[in-house]
Amino acid sequence: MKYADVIIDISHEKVDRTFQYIIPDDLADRIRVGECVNVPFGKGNSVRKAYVTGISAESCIEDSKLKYIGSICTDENSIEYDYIRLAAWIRETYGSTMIAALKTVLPAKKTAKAREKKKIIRNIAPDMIMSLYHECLRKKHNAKARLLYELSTEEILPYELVTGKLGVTSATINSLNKDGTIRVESESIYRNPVMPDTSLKGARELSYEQQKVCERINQNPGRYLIFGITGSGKTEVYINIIEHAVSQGKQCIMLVPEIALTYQTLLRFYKRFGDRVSVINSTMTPGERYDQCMRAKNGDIDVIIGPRSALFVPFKDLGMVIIDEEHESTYISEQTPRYHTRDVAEKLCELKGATLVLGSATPSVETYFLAKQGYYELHKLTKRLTGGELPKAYVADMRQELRNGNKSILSNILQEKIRDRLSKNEQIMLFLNRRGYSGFLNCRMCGHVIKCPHCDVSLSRHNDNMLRCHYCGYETKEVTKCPECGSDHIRAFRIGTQQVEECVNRLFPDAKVLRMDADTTKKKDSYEKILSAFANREADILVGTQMIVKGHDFSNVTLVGAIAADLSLNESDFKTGERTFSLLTQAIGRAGRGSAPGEAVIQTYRPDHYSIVYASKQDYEAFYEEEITYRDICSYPPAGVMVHVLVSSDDPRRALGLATALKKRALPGVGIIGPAPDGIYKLNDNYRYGIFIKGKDKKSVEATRDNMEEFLRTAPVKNEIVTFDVL
DNA sequence: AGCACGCCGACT
DNA sequence: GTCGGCGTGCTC
Repeated sequence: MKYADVIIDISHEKVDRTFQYIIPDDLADRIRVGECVNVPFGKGNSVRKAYVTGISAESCIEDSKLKYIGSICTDENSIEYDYIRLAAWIRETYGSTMIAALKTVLPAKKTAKAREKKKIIRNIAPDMIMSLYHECLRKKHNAKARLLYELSTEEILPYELVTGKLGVTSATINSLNKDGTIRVESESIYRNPVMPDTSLKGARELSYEQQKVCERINQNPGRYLIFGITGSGKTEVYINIIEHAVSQGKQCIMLVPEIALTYQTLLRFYKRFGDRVSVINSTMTPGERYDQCMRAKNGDIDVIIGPRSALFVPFKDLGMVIIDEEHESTYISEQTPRYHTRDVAEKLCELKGATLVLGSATPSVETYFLAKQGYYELHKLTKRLTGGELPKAYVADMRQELRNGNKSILSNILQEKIRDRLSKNEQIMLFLNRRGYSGFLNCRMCGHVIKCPHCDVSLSRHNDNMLRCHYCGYETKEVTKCPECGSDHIRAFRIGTQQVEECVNRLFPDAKVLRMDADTTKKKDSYEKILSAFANREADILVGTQMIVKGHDFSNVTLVGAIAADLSLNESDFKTGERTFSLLTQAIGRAGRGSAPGEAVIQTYRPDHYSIVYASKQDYEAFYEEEITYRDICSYPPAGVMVHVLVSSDDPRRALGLATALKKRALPGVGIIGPAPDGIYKLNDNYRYGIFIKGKDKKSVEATRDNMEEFLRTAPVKNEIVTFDVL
């Protein structure tokens, strides 16, 4: 092992890759991946900080061109140290490369200069600028001319605009700065992104249940799961335990799903922590986010609230990480490495000796499984703060509706209840958990869904009139008669929010209806506008997709309708039951948040499915028992370890070919399922094939995945993209 | 990011 | 012909 791959710790995309250095003999046994080293770099051999991302026995270019690593400068007390360890763990667990892992963990170095916001300021009269401009045109000093032209109308230009859009390099700016034509000024500002509200209100008193949880967590560092029903006041618990940690001189991170952070929740944090709390959100620029990291590093804040990336805000004495709505899928990264925030947070807490707190009304099966084994200490919040009961949920059997001659989207019971609420001036939410593209076949007489005989997931109908299983590749001709009851009322199920809206307008012409889905929220701020309009009672009925059931409280809503509860049941993977249960439970929980009691109607073709039965009873425990049995039988996680490998290519034959080649890289101890077309077979003109690596323990599955990644490094890949997903 | 080299205009 | 400054590209 003589050579080390190294990533230079400087801030430009052009050096955003690894460089190889020779490891001197005296450092040979100390150089490891993740180590921080000093290396001579560039023409002047200036010494720079770098991170070792890989070690190899062979060099990629001639030895004569390589330089030697200077020294090791790893500082175990530096804030970065733990985050480099974390990156190494991410690389090990989720695959990909050390560079990619480092980039997700370290705050965007690219914007390091954004700490000082540089500006270019015109230093001479505009007419002077114009004459200089013409002189430059004559001399063919194009870059200089472009800048001067802009300065003839604008006195101040942002530095990034000049170097970016105008394509003027620092060399040009320097010379103009030297001769006094322009000035370069910079100001450093770390602003607080949200203005704190100073109207302090008295703290709410904790319930007995809440108090017990807080006391336990405050006294014992560890791993916790707070399982609290909707409306049981998890936020008060979070505030209390954060307050305690902060009083001990520690800092805290609170993670929330992408869209769930409401302004009201935020206000409560500001009331407690003032300007010692800060927020990160997805609309912030990398520079603004970097500001928050600097504030954290400087010790200016104690609490940060944000989406999954906020986990990597570098605190010196991190005391606690809270993950609210732990089961949400937004906690899984969409870029490689496709890490799961819950697991990375756990590793970070282990490295930092911090407490991990997960909160949910419908914990993920994996988390609850671990909680039952005692890995997470389980605490339950079983009472609503308003003292009210959970909403009563009715199941409407849509097969029966059809037999009774009701062909509309809304069942009779839901129509009745809507009419009742409208007369009482109470509000209604109609929710459609639509997701995915390919339709499944469903019998409208008996509710039967055509499934794969091998995998117990629904088959998808493709345009060539074939039904396929996205797990094992099983295929069969489209059926025209229901194999269960013989009816020919069998067809692909498709329904959208627009149809629901039209139907409601037809049945209740006097009601005011708002619709919220991907279409109506395209414009900026429209999301907030629709929600606040509904909160101000400007409409009676809100129709929408899952985005309407997450996190927002409307005290006047007393009826929630789940239009087609089956929709999410028929996505083709093993987590559909869990997703459906959690979505329905959340939706039902939206009703009756104020003083008036709430009700919910679940419309379904499969009233006997356990997810729907237990969601309507809001019985998580019973659901979990049924679900874990199913996972156990099929060795799906958490009963086994599974990695999904997705191959995507513009040429379907190449995608399938590469997937087949990858399958052959399986090592002993794991099973491979597939290759089979993915649930979304064609996406953005790319064809997708998936295989699953299945095994008993993490080690063997990881070894196979590493072996596949190794193969990909030398494989003849053209436009194929391969992603690895730990399920 | 910083440095060197090549190119082009200006000046002797 | 040479000097000087801008623009481009490379850095193991």
